[in-house]
Amino acid sequence: MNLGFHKHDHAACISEGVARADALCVEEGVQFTPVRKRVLELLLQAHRAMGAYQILDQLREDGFKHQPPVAYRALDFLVARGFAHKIEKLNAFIACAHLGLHHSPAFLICRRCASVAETRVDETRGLLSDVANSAGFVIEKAVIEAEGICPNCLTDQPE
Amino acid sequence: MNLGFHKHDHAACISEGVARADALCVEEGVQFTPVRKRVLELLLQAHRAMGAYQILDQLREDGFKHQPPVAYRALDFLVARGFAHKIEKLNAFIACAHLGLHHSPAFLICRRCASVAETRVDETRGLLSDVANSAGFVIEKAVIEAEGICPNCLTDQPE
DNA sequence: CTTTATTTGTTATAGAATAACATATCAATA
DNA sequence: TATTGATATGTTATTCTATAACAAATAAAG
Repeated sequence: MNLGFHKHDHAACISEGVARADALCVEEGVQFTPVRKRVLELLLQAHRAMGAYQILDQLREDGFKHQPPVAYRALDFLVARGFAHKIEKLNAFIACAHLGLHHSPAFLICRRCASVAETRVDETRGLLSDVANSAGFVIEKAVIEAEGICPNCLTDQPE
Repeated sequence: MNLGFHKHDHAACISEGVARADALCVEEGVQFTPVRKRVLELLLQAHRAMGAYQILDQLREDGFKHQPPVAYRALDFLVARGFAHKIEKLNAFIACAHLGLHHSPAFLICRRCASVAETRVDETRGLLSDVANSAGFVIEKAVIEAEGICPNCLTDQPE
């Protein structure tokens, strides 16, 4: 599975992501407004987790309004529709790598270069579900975030 | 597995927890100072996740100093030794339910009553590891937090 | 003892997120 | 096309979470 650590056509992955989100918004009859679109672009471009205030800084440079709620509202919108995810461990946000697919995401966070890879973990979630089921707990959403060292940082240099 | 949702001898689980932590500190030659012990007691008593500032309020009532670093230092100490865990999703802390055992914790968080159950998830972590391994990513620590409805809230009342 | 390491006290600040309410824009339909 | 209800934006202020930095006190080791 390509987890995003390797080279790829990044310009394409930005435009494709925006196009997919656009189509999904039309389908669902919700507004993909300029600020929402721009925030998704920023996240796709960065290809790593960004804090809300980093995003805010970029919005300012782009001439958007830049009070905190501007960023948080756009992010809430993107997260609610699965276009972006929040990385709880980092208090940061990242564009969804499987845009349009219903999935349960898990993340691999490199503590050296701060890159974040998204993978699907239905199996993992299933096992956790087994534990929960036997206790009578109903899981609605799972946060799965692993920290460590990505392959690039592992080979690039010793720690 | 008892996940802590059911009735139990809570007074005993507090004193046992403190006693175990105490013994471990002696073993490791670190100081289990009054404020550290008190914070662990508070967490064991609460039996749910507490924010640093909630803890701070309690410390104030107990006559401890109550600037933020007081709570954060105690919490850092407890977390570093595995006596407590941070719940990233809640920005809150909880006493370890398996004190003294090296383990990879996972949490079941009830969004209705805010109770948090801790379980071990070596298997789950193993599966995530498989995905990571095939990508060449080395996992050092995993955050696994499931949100949903606990058995008590499920039976007590409809939503 | 006395030196070194660890812990605590304190002030100030940084970083993350939301409440609340006014204004504007969109979308359906009378 | 007016009207109205819903959705989105603008703005101020505030709350919650967390840490930097440095001084003072206490404990542990030689």
